[in-house]
Order: sequence, then structure tokens, then C-alpha cells
Amino acid sequence: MEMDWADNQIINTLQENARTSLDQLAHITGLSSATVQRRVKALRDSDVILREIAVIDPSKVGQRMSFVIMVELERERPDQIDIFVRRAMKDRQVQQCYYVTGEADFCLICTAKDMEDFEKLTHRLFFEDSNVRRFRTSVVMGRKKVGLGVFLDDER
Amino acid sequence: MEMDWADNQIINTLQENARTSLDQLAHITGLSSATVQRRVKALRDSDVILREIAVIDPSKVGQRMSFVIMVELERERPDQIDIFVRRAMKDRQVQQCYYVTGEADFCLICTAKDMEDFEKLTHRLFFEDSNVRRFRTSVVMGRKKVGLGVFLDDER
DNA sequence: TCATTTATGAAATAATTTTTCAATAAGCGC
DNA sequence: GCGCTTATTGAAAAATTATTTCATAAATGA
Repeated sequence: MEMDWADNQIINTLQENARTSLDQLAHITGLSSATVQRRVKALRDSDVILREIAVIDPSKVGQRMSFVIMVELERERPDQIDIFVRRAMKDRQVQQCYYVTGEADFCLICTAKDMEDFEKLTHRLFFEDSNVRRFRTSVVMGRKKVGLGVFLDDER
Repeated sequence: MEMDWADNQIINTLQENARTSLDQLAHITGLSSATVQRRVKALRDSDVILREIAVIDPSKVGQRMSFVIMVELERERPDQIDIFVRRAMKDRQVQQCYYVTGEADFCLICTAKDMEDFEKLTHRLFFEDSNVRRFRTSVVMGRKKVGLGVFLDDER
């Protein structure tokens, strides 16, 4: 999809606040609000904007802990990998699952109420899957930056 | 903040689609749209809903690569840690920065256009900071699940 | 150049959000 | 339980925001 400076501004702004009104975006870009609305629609239709979501504070809803988990599988056959991916993807406590190069096969970002809740998670994901060789857990002490932003060049 | 089943439904729904209208939320919860609007406002004001954002497809805006980087610092003094955190936080290509237990001190999730772009990132973040002992990079081959959702119990 | 397509802004329309207000429900002291 | 206060609720009005329409202007390309 063809994109210019105005689109970049729209994308950057909506990544910071998806509730920014078309009037505000019109002011930022110097376009009319009708044009901005068509630009936003095009960005949605072409899946540049994948979705618009509310970000919840996990600690405010009882999920007080976060974890980074590096997972090594026993066998790296595609079908074996797929079984693990499916299990991870459908688990609500797995926020992110990356298939990666290096020593580990996957990096997971997970949340849990407490350590007991985390232990249950490890059973669901790792002990019930005989193909998981080992996993290394890092407990998150500080969520210094948490986002999904890909911010674009502001230059005209 | 006191929260009931209707709030949970609102939270779960807005995490999937922040553009869900008050009428739709009213239908889901069985409340009036005026009440739902007040619930949503309360969730925003109390920072249960931290923000509402557009999620962009990185590959559609030229950021074709993602990386998981485990970072070890030389000295773990709070002021030294803070210097690194600040640098990581203000870098646009760092989507996430977790301060963690275990061998490494930090786990970063980063994006880059290509390997050259990534190399620049490592210089900015790691080589210019004499306090970084080492870092281990895992290149992301598959973004199997990417989100920030913390989904709540659906039971009444 | 001319024809065609595409993008634009102003205005009208539609949809959504926010406020107002009266009624009901929930807490609380006694 | 009774009376009092405070909270929460829904319907309707008001305000704001999003979308469509339509005529015009700019870009594209034979």
C-alpha cells in the first residue's frame, strides 16, 4: 500500500491513542477530516492497522506477575513445533509467543496471578507436552517498557 | 477498584476490539449504554484501562525483523541499571524492556528494517553503554502470538 | 492533449458518545 | 426493620464524532 507523510502521522498518532478523533488527525496532518477518515479506513482495510485494542494494567486485574520463558523442544519437526505453538497460542496467560533462532526454540511472555498460578501454567504448557526438553524462566521484576509500537519517520 | 462480571466482559471485549460501540457492550452486558459508558469511563479514570492503541503490522511499514535480546550488565547498581533502562525506553525500536531475574538482567523485544538496521541498534544500546557485559540475540522466525491481553474469567 | 481514474473538501446524514434528570437500589446508623 | 444518605441505573436530550454524498481538482496514462 502506497503511504505518505500524512499516513505516517496517522499511524504514529493512533498507536499512541487510538481514540484520537478525525478532527484532531485532520489538524495534525493538514487534511480534511473526510480525507483522514478515508485514509484511516484504507489503513484498516489493508491490514496496516491490524486491530485497535485496550491495554489493561495486569496488576489491576489480579495478574501480578510476568515471566519471560525460553523453551527448548526435543524434536524440531514442523508437526511437533505446531503442536506446541497451538497449545501456547490458545492459552490466555501467554501474551506473546516467538519462534526464534539460537539455543531456545521459543520465547514466551506470560502473566500469572502468583507463583502457584505460574506453576499450573508450566504444567499445562511444558509437562503435558512430552516434546518440551527444557525451559528457562526469568521472573519479571520490572516492566520498564511494554508496547507493540512501530513508530515511523516524522520527516516530510 | 470494585469490579463485577459486566466490567470483566467490557475489559475482555475492549481488549479484542477497542472500537466496540457502547451499544454493543450494552448488549453483551445487559446494561444500558449510558451505564456502560460510565463503566468504561471509570475503568479509564482508574487506569485499569491504561490506554487504547492501534496495533500496526510491522512488516507493512518496513520493519521486517524482530529480535529477542537478553542483556547482561557489568554492574547491577541501581543508578547503572537506570542509565540502561532510560536508553532502552526512549529507543523507538525497543517495543518492550523487562528487568528480569536469572542469568540476564534484561529481556528486550525489538524491531528492525533489516540486519544493518539491527546492527545500528546494537551500537546505540549496547556498545555505547560501557556497562553492558554481553547480550544474546535470538532472531524471530515466527511471531506466533503477539499481544498484551490479560483476559478475565467469564463466569458470572 | 484529452480521457479516465483517483483523491479531495464541504456539507449533509448517520452513528456514537456524553450529559441530564428522575427513579431505583444499596449502605449505614440506630 | 426504619429512615436517611449515597450510589447506580436507564431513558431521553444534547453534543460530538464518523460516514456518505457530491461536485471539483489533481494525477495517470494512452
